[in-house]
Order: sequence, then structure tokens, then C-alpha cells
Amino acid sequence: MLKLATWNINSLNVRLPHVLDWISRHEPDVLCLQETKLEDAKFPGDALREAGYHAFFSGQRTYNGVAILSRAPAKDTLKGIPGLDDAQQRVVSATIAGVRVVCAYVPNGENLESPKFQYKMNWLAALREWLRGELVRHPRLVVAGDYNIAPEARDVHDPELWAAKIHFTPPEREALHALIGIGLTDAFRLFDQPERSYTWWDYRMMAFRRKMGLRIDHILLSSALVPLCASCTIDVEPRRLERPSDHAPVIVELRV
DNA sequence: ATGGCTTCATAGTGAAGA
Repeated sequence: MLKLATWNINSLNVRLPHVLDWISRHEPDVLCLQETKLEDAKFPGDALREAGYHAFFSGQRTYNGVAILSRAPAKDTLKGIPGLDDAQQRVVSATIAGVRVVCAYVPNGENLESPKFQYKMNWLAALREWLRGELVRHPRLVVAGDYNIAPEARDVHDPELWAAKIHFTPPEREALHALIGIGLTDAFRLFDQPERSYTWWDYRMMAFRRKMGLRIDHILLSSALVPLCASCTIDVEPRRLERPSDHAPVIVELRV
């Protein structure tokens, strides 16, 4: 069984103790991280190595930054989306235990009028067209990360409030739908899940305690992996810690 | 609900996140 998780940790510098604690408890084979916010020279490779993990990462100062931690060494590593000229470090890929893993941090978008929104839409189109080929090259493909998009009304605590807000606007949902349409499946919805299952809660207004969240972190599986998926869960426990990330980890178990 | 909280940045009338 391969246990793979994704977690936007909103600064690996601040959250390293949480990450070390979490991997010692859950012992994932693979952990995809987003928003490390660290340039590569400051990546805590030693601490993670002591915890038993290899790390492949692509970071920058202050913003963005992604990493794939794995118990086994990662093969055929790749940074970024080939053909997309993007200064922001948002994608790393690697093959672990015969599974191709893409760790993605999709742009936020800010709002419909922002230039960042067009960047988000262009970025998602580039990701989709690249992954179309990756699915052919790697039948066992996982695309895990922070998509900054809630797919359905049940993934939003108040769909009417969020209808025109970033993360749940029609063009964003269409873009996620089109990405899924190339042959991917949202692992979370393969299984019965509790109502009000979310992966992100605003730091403000006691949103977590009031269950005011969004499900915007996803693990997408290629069709060959769908029948091999044994579970998909969200672990809300780290959100209860002191100085938590505003995101919770999503975990899949694959029979590979 | 123009807010709210957190991070990293600089020392701002902060910027960006989600």
C-alpha cells in the first residue's frame, strides 16, 4: 500500500515542527507540500533526512515553493511545467514506487478583475495540456496539491456567499472540470464522506471552529489508479494546533 | 462585512494569501 498525502503548509520555516510531527505519526510514503516559501538554500533537508525522508523541491523567497518528500528516492524529477515560462515555483514531479507524482500549487487568482485571475486561467490551461501527454507517458499518475478551486457546492460552506468569489467562480470551476476531463478522478469523491468536509479555513472569524471552510486541496488520479485507491481522507487534526497552517492534509492509500 | 488573520517583508498609505 502506498500512502500519499498533500498539504499546503503556509511556510515550511514556521511549520517544520508540524510537518515532522505529522510524518512521524502518519508515516506517509509520499508527502507533497505547497507554499514552502523558502529559497532552495534554506530548505530543511537535514531535518527531513533525519526523519527518514528524501526531498525534491523547487522554492523561492517569500512566496510559492513546492516539495515532494518520499521514503524511497524520487526518480525522473522535474521542476515546473515544460513550455510554460513561469518565474513562480509551483510544480515539482517525480516517480516513486512506479507512480508518477505531480505536486501542484495552483495560483490564487485574487478576483475576477485581477490580472492574477488571467494568470490563474492561463496557468491551468498549460497544466491541463501538459498533463494530457503525461497521462499517456505515465498511466499511473497522481496530481496532488492546492488547486485553489472548490469543485461543487457541497465543497463550500456557503455556496451563495461564495458564488462570485475567487475559488468558486464559474470559470474556475469549468477549468477544474476541464482538467478532470482529460482523464482524472477526484479521489475524495470515490468514497462516502462526511458532510462539510473541507481542507481550508480562513484564519479569521474563528472559521475553523464554525466549520466555515472550502475543499480546495485535491488528489486527482489517473483511470488506472482509480480501482487501486483504497481510501481518501482529510486529516483536520493539524488545523487544531497552535499556529496551524490554514490548510489540512489530504491522504490517499493506493494498492500499488 | 471596505473588515476580520498570518506570513514575510521592510519600517509603508505593506503585499499577498484564501
